[in-house]
Amino acid sequence: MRYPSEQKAETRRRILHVASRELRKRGPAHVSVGDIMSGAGLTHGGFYAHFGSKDALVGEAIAAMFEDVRLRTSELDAALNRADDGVRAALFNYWRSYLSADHRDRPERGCPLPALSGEVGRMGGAAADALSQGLGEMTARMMRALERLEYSNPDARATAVVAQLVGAIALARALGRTAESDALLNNCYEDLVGRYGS
Amino acid sequence: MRYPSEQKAETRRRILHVASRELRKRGPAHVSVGDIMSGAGLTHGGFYAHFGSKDALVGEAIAAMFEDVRLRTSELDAALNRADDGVRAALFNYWRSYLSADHRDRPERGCPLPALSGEVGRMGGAAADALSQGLGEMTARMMRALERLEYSNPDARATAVVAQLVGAIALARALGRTAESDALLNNCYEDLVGRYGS
DNA sequence: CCTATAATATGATAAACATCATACTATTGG
DNA sequence: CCAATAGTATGATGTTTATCATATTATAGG
Repeated sequence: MRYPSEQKAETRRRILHVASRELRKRGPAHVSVGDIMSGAGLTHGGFYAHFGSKDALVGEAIAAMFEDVRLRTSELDAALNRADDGVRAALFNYWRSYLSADHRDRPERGCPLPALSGEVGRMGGAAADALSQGLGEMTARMMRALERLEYSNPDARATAVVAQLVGAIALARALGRTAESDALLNNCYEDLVGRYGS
Repeated sequence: MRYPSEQKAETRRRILHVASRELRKRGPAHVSVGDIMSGAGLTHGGFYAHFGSKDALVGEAIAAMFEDVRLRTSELDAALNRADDGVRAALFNYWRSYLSADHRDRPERGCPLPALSGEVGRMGGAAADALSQGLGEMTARMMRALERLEYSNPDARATAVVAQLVGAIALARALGRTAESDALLNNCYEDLVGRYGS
């Protein structure tokens, strides 16, 4: 127990933080271990003192991404835990920020699902497990909101809403920063509001 | 004009065909030029007699994928060009097949959008152009169907439906061949039918 | 048949990569 | 202040990759 200075744990967190951003932004296949380590101010070799493999890192990083993003669902979570009727407004706010140009343009800060579901579907392993869990939690949150609003079939509805949100951001990113892309996001938001407006 | 035997053009088509399947199945980053060429029964070197670069191939291959997939929208297209009221049934059939486990499990034969929008969003270039065009056509087809069914805001509705379809397959692939994945697809189909049932 | 050339193959090059073995450095308990 | 060791760096290895230069093969016109 020579180094109780917490140094390794902090370095490990730093690597995970860099990885969680870089993986969302550029995709697992285009981010090298060396990229991540130098992003954390280190050199490549020390990596294997912290993680068993690149794939293991990706799995842990995905879990970290959902943690990171959870901060931005706090308004909705708070509304779900209150008895008043602020749920609809909180839900709309969440949808609006999810379907924003900012979310489209900053994948490194955004939801892992549109950024990574394609690649992770092919990778399997820990990455797929982490993504599945995050998807389950997001769907459950959406379902609770729809239950609170007393809609029928909240499960099917929640699943469909999540699919629409994720698909919209994935497609908007493929279109780039264009007018069509802005319109796609607005259309998807309007459609949701049309379906779930008061 | 020594080789008028159409041989080069046929080889080129063969390369494109292999590429269109392999790229959807494994993703552009995990398919090498050598893989594609040997899949076409050739060796790697001759590739550059047919395409200027791997990226150029990806762009052309995406266009080929949409061609490939168009065959499976023929029922809907036919209904749109008839005056009778078979549009809703054709639309539902299309949705059902899009949201099928078979589509999830065979990306190499399926829609390019869930398979490639993640990667292509990062690549830009010809690939992004091809994907954007295909997305526009798919959305337009959906919009015509919704117009025929006399829904308001067919543009926003069509965009939202496409996002939901694409997101559902992308997420279902991330979940793999599991019960949750099957449920996700069914939920998304039920939701659509609930919204657009007669 | 033979030769010019189109189509494909072979081989080379240089870069990028994950991973591992080993070396160095900084810290802390004695 | 010193030695044991935790944390990090350096350097190497073997593989894979896109791309290019050159060689080989096959065909068609004379």
